[in-house]
Amino acid sequence: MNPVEGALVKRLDLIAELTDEDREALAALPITLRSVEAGADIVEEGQRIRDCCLLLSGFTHRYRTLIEGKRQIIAFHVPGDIPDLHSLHINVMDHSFAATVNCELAFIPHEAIWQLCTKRPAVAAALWRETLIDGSIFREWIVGLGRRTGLQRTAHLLCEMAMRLRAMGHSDGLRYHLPLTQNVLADALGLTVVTVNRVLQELRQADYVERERSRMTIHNWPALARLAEFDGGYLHMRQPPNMSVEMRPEDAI
Amino acid sequence: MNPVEGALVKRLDLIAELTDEDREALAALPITLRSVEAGADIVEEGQRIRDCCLLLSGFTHRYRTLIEGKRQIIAFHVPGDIPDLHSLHINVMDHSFAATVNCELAFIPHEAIWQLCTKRPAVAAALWRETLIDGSIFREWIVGLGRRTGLQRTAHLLCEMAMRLRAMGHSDGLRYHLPLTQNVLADALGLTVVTVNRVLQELRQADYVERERSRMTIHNWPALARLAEFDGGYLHMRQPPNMSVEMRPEDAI
DNA sequence: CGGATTGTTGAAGGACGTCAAAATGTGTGG
DNA sequence: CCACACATTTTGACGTCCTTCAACAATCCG
Repeated sequence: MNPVEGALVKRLDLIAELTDEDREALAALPITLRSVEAGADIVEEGQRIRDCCLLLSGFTHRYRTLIEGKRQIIAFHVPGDIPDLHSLHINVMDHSFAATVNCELAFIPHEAIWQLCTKRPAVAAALWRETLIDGSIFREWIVGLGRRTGLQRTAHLLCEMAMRLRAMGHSDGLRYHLPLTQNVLADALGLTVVTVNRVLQELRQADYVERERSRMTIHNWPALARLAEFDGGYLHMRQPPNMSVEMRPEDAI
Repeated sequence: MNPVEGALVKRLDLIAELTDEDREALAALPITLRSVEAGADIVEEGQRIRDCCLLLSGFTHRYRTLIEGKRQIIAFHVPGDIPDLHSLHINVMDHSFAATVNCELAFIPHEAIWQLCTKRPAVAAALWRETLIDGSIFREWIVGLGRRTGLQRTAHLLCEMAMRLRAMGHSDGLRYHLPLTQNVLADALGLTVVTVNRVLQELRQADYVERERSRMTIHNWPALARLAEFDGGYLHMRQPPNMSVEMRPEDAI
């Protein structure tokens, strides 16, 4: 199995139970590779699309822009995610989708996925489940935007990204690469850059987290999770990583 | 076809293309009727469930409660909706689900739906699509909570409910039954009761809407939609109702 | 090295929250 | 049909979290 399909199988294994036949069928999907530059739109609002894409490397976000230029980021995606899987059944995009940093993507035609779903119901179920988990994350964001303070919201996002990245093996312990400017963070958290800046300083001064360039380190997971009232259950992983376990120094990247 | 399955078919017809065979198969689903009193929880967070339910009459909401008792409502559901369809593939609830007012519900075992999905792929697609639209509404709420003012958010919710109810035939024109206290509205809009009260007064004084008991009347749809920056596209209906058309007096209930 | 992006800081204002109480509506039992 | 309890709506005063505006420092990148 080449690394491209490997990522897809790994992702679905994380959330659903697949047989070897399912995995082989997934690996047989036709794909087209494409690189996208940081900041570029991959799909724009209103567009009708015929492929889903699998994020291989990099970081993407989905967003909507209101008049007056206000932007709200709706979701972040990490390698292994299929950011526009929903397009399989809702093919007119109601939001845009962009590369946060330079990305490698694998495009898969809807047609091929439909055929696969017919042949392998377990894969269909896994993909459906994947879109439902996407929705579950939306719900958690709604709760945060509606009822958490800026500080808690920020802490919550840092927890979520830590857990998602660690589950996919893109984090060793509590240290991970989060290539987001404060501007991008602000648009995801429903805050302004200024507030994000101050909130991050607060988290830093409490020694909950550290941030050097785009490298995030969580120094005090229990405190951060308590502050954010974070419970990873909404990510619905089959085997959630135990985030309370400190990484050993020799595992550090 | 009895009225119960009628509601289900009507709902799915709204968003997907079904054949007569699909409709018959839907009508053959085994159901259990149940009434739930206003305010009662139907499903609680953490629970594992084996049935989906179709809302026949009434109004329900889904919510999460944070420590300190802060509550955030995540979604409202109107007759014809299947509020917990996601449980089909994510059977541990990450939020609670309650009856806003007295409700009539039809429960359908997951097992029966799975079987139907295997036999009739079009139904599976329609149901999947239904869960994706649910997610689309979440995204719109995220945008609102993150980037719209309290006033805009409230206006947006009133537009959304108007369109959803009208599509299901539960509204004549721009007048509909919205049995939500200001407290409930506040928890959905991420505001406090006090603010909701003032915002509603503002909308009333501008003569955008009127509210008598739980009967909402939108007097100035264009203005309300403009204020909210409402575009119903995210509801992904096959034939969106034209809300700009005024109802004729003789159609009024 | 120099322009552009990103991060940081301060001061002032506004949207919304909190607290508390009054007014109004609603359901129930006598 | 009235009286009473209770839920809901409304109002006012005041506090605070976050925004806005504006400037400057640090960092990135060719």
